[in-house]
Amino acid sequence: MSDKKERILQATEKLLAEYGFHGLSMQMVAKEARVAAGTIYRYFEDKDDLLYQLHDHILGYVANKLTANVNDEMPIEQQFRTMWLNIWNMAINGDAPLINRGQFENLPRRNSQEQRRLEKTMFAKVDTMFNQGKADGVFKDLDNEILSALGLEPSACLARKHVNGVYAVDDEALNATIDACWDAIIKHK
Amino acid sequence: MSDKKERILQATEKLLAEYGFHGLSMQMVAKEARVAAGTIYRYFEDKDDLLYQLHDHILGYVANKLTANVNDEMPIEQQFRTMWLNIWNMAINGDAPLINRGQFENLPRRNSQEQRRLEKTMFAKVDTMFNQGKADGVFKDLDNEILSALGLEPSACLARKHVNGVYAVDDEALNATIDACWDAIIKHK
Amino acid sequence: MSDKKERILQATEKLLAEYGFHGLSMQMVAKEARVAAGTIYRYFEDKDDLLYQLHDHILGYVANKLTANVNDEMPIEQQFRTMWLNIWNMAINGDAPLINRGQFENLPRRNSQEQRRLEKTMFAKVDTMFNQGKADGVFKDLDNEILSALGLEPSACLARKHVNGVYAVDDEALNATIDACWDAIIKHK
Amino acid sequence: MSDKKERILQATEKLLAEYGFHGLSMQMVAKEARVAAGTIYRYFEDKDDLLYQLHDHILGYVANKLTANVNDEMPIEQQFRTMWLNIWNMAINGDAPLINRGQFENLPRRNSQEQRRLEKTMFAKVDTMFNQGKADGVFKDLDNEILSALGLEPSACLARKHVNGVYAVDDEALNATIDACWDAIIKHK
DNA sequence: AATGAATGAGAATTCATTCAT
DNA sequence: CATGAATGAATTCTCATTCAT
Repeated sequence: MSDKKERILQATEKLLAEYGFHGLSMQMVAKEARVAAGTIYRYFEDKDDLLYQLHDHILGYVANKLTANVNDEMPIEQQFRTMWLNIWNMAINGDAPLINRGQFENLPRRNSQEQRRLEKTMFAKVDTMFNQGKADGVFKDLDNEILSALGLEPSACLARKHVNGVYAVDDEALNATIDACWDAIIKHK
Repeated sequence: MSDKKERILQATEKLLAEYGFHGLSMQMVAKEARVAAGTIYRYFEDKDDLLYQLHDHILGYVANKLTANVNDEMPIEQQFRTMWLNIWNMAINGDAPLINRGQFENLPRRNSQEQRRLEKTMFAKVDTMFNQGKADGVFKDLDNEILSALGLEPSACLARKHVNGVYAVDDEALNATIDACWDAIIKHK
Repeated sequence: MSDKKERILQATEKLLAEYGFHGLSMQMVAKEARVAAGTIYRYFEDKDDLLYQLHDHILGYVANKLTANVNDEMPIEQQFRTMWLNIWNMAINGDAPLINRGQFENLPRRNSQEQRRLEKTMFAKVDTMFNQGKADGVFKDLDNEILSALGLEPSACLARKHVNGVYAVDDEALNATIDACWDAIIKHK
Repeated sequence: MSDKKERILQATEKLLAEYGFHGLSMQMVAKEARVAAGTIYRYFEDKDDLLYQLHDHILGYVANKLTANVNDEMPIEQQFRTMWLNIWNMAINGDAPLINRGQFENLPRRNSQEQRRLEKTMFAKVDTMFNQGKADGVFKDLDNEILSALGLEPSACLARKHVNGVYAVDDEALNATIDACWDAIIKHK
């Protein structure tokens, strides 16, 4: 991807995370990316297109990070814990600053093929894991959307609170929390 | 509260839910609330103040709804299920449309006393429930913030998916999901 | 019509006549009309609408001037000469500066009812005159559009040259020219 | 003239005729002429210069067409009718599309020598014809500018209406119109 | 000579806020 | 108190022009 296009996307993400939508002007993006205002329009139709493409860009990044170091040879629980921590670490490190802020969901979306493809990619391994867990009789017989809300969502939610300074989580609590998420999705006789 | 002020707040909430921040102009709020543009400024300092006050207004509403039909005489599990369903129903009914959209968290906040007070009120009964559950040895020994992320957050998360049409939840699955949340927060010997 | 709207239309006409389309910015119109830029948009949808409305406005003015002091009781030749001179004087006096410049025809048009109505009004008396002249056996048996091109168009054409300083016409030549236009449209045995 | 320069001029004329001044950007000219944007600036100072040169270019073309098949050996009336039809045909055929649209007169002009020379050339034969007609006692004793407005202008005016679809002229009417123009400029006993 | 990416000044338009009525 | 016309700064986007390759 062109150096300038990449810089523009990164500048946009940074400004959005820092100032929110209200504070996002094309002039500021241009300044932050060290390009002229008009240059943005060589790479993006208009402001909406910039935000659409940013959405896809972040989604791709997250899809990649989420399933890092996960493969379906690993025991299910290890797969689960790895993903849980991948989400946590991504949020804590500020890798994808928009995710923390809950502003990512508010990016305007289009139903582009690219996005569909990325979303499929993103959840492929997650789906595989949940399906495998259910086949093994370890997980509750619930749809993957629900298992995801029970098991992984709290990671993002808690990381958000942690990063925002609302509430600090220490390592011991973190492990206990992962265990609790595991409790939520597994069958208890 | 003055009739006009109330109308302005409701108009703002409706427009925000429908069109998002991008489409919220003071002129539109005035029109929707059937007042003159200048009138808004008799009740609100400026646009930011309107959004701050809307935040507090919604928070108060939600705090109220969340703990409806809950009292600490009830068995813990019943308290928990009631709150869980209060959240779910509020979201499903579109009572507080901003909550569904995840736009509530993006309202600008100030650290007003009013807000702190409301937040305390909001979580007082929730805190009481969690504390009681821990004292009884039923709940895991985790901070209330974590218990909340494990037990109640999935309700809001799932309701969001449901309302957005991403994923439909039937009654049976709903009950199983509440059970799973309960599994997340209770001790398993 | 609102004082401000009238001022905006006049400012637009003046600037167009003076600087052409190239030099017509909304800021300049606002300045010339002594209103704020935003005020223009209370009276006109956008720039195109301003030009559309200007077209109608001028057309109404011209329709009125063209047939001033003409009624169908007058001898045909007097009606014709009056109209011819109405065109000439309007152009010479700079009453409708856009007409001189040939820029009027280049105003963007819409097919509004108002415009159709005005155009009908404009040519009603002209049509009546030509029809009467043909009925009397004085005029050639040609369509009114052609009679207009032969008899009245040269007035506008010459006035344009006169005003632009390309060529000066004195009173004697003027009368001879009207006679020549008359020659163009009447039958010669 | 360089192939590229010619292509640029033609592209400009086409785009002007099709979209008007509003839609004429250097990028579009470049694209239409199949050259790079920067290349235009090797042949033309700037956008104004491009339009100046286009004016001269068209004027030269028109000057040439106007007096095609005309020489001062021919009878006056035949010279006149030939020129009249040259104008008519040029307009009808869309040879010089800007002329029809009345946009030609709105091209920015400079008082260049080249232009003066071309205008002289253009009217040399016309002047000769009018002078000869007056010397023969056939034409009215009016300045050539006036004779031109009376005799030739209606050709352009009518062709414009014809091309714009406002009014259709058939062959019979066309001949009658030329006769009427002749009536306008000749002496009647 | 030719290219076309990059520039940045300038244009149209919006909208929070004010203030005379 | 309430109004809503008016304001003008700020925003998005365009496009003539330049210049490194």
